[in-house]
Amino acid sequence: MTDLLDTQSRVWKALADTNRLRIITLLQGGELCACKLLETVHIGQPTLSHHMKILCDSGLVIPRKEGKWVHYSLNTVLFKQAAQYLLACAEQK
Amino acid sequence: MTDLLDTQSRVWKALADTNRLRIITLLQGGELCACKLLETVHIGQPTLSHHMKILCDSGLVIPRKEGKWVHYSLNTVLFKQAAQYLLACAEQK
DNA sequence: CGTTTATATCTACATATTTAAATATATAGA
DNA sequence: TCTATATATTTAAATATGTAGATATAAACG
Repeated sequence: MTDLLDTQSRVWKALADTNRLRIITLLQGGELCACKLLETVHIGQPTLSHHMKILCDSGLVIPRKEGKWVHYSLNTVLFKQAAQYLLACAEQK
Repeated sequence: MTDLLDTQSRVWKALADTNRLRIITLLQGGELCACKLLETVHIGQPTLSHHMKILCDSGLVIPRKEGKWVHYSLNTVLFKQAAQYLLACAEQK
């Protein structure tokens, strides 16, 4: 019941941090591995790992493990769904 | 510089709470005063006031004072802008 | 197997957020 | 002006979140 709202708010929470917004911007260029993100976003490795978990748990980012590396990419389907919700709010009478 | 990201994350933060999502859902039906919101969302008056401040500060909700009452409505322009950002993410190559 | 490299988890701490109780402000009406 | 009503602010407490350091896991390679 409240689970639906919780799931939804997990998505907004994932977006509600400037470091994660930076990460999302980087991923807009396409799939990247954590080590590449680490080079650009100036945070520690455990902190990055923590943020990536939040992004993946929300569903906005999808991890793909390949050997030692984890490659991350944006879940465009969920981004579109979230956009649809906002557009529905914008159609308020 | 970071101000832009902060402004953006203020919008996502405003959405990242289940009580505020309930309030937004109520406002999708049109403008409502705080007392009407209080009847439906089961939180205390000071808590509602606090949430309304966060929503208004983010720009997602617009207050209109009329005598004793404050009427709140959704800022459809900002909702559309936010949706546009998400759609841009969904167009990742 | 031991070592290196990439990523995750655990722990602790600082800061932010949510909430409620008490109080303040502001407007309308008697 | 006094009172009732609608909303805001202040304060304090509980909980959540962001961060860094230490450690763990897991894969690749000598």
